Amino acid sequence: MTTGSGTVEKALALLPFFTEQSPTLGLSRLARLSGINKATTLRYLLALQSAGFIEQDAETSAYYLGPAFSKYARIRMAANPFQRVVDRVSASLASLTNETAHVSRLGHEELETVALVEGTRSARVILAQGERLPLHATASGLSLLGWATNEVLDAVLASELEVFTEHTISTTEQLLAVVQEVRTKGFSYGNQGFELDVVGIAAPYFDESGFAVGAVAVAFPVSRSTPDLERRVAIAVTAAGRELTTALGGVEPPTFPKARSDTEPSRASEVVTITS
Amino acid sequence: MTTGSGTVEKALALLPFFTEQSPTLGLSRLARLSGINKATTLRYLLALQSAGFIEQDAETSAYYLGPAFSKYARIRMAANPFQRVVDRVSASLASLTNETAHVSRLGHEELETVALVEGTRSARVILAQGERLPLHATASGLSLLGWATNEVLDAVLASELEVFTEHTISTTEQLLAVVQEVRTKGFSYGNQGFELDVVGIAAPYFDESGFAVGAVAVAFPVSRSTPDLERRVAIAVTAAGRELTTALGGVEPPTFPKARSDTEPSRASEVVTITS
DNA sequence: AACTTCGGTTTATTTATTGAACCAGTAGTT
DNA sequence: AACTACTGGTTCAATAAATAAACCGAAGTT
Repeated sequence: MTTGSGTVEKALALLPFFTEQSPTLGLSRLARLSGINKATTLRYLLALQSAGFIEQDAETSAYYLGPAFSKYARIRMAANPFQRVVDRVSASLASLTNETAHVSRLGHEELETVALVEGTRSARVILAQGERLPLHATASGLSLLGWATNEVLDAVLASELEVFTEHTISTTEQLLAVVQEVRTKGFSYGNQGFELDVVGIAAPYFDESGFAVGAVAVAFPVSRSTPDLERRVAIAVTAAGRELTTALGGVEPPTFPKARSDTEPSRASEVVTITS
Repeated sequence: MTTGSGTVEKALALLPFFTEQSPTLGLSRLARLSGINKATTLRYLLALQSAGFIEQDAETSAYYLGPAFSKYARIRMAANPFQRVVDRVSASLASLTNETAHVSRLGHEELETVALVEGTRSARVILAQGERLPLHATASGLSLLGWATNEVLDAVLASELEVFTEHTISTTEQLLAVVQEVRTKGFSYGNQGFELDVVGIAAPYFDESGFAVGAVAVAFPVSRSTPDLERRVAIAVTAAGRELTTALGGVEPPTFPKARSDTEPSRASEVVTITS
């Protein structure tokens, strides 16, 4: 993917193998996974370690991500106020709904997680960090597709729609219908399209060109899904998306539904289910 | 210091130049600062960029830290529950005191910031991220020296005690006296030793060997310093240090002052409990 | 209009990277 | 107790990569 030919690229390519599923890795295992020679892998690890990006467990001698990430994540916020807003918005969303909040942005034809705050409930949704987050199978992706550039939409339509669950949108007809619905509503409803038992509600945010560049979502177990919760969440993520748009210096496109908080408050509850 | 001979080390050595004071840097400027050839610097930046560690402003073409740090910081928390505890503890300390909270750990003869949450007051202490944080001139460092290994203490005593302000401890006699005081109190009081107008109160936390490996501190302007605030903060940081010790699987050394819960039972428990 | 600085590119030279083989230690099997 | 299959880590000659000075065009300054 991002495999450049330079030494630095290759060294940094080790990092994506550290995921929430396997946050610690041994030398041999990492070398095998990455396909890089073991000696070279070790040199990379030592280099990363000297900069604080990798630490080694003294007992098991397994490697894991180092403290430098926290440090630079903080510094990044100074350079990029948007990240700070993202953190604040996702945190308030999570505390408001008690469910898992998630902000993502459009990467190479898939979503990249920008912020993630888990809900407080014991049965909260735990979003796997390293996962793929495809555009056609998640609430965030669908909301983004509703307002993405034609380029992005066409690319997804042209690609094979990978099926994750029995609810995953798998045909271009379905996808276009959902996208059309998203465009009228302003937010999306993702019904277990990526993972069973998980539903999500998402709204896009826009850059200055008026195209969606990311989405903010709240995910919860389907068992907790009620019209009331969904209505509240829909309103909350829409407001959050708007806040992110302004923080980004972006603008909502003219066709984006205005807030109808006063006009049709009851209608939102009708919005509950898109798929079935 | 961390300047390794390898290419990867040199590329990563660019990152520390991004600080909260100068979060964005141009190519030439960065090359000049780092002493690395401009062409090489650019190659490094591109490599870092391809991995998401650097982003470039489309308009000014200045570089700044990328989103990958946030991503890996999150993943690190999965591998290292301690970091998660650190974040929670520092956040609750800051909200409890409304002052700047700071958790650090012992690095190469100086402190490394592990978490930093600014207070909400308008005249809050803003701790410069990239700064050196010497052991002998900060509250955190002093609290750590009180319970560090002899190796660390001797190294500091043997080194030259850099003077930052008129209040900086500059002689070994002074330092030993303060260290002794820290050992009886269990926490340290840093009086403008590093920066004028800033006072701090810190407590150490310990690893399984029973030696201090870091400290947690609260810093505030000297103008706001009152006996009441200082007492509350001292109790809070001590409790926070204890929490970090247990989170780290560490133990307080036998000589470490026990909680004066016998003397002031209700107060300590009252102040401390902001959990989950 | 001369001067400086910017981001970025080119190229031959040189330097660091590479990887197969090799240790030594450990845990499980027979 | 020998055998096997792992582990983390090391060595060194072959090789492929990194390097840096000079250069370019553009954008400000004086």
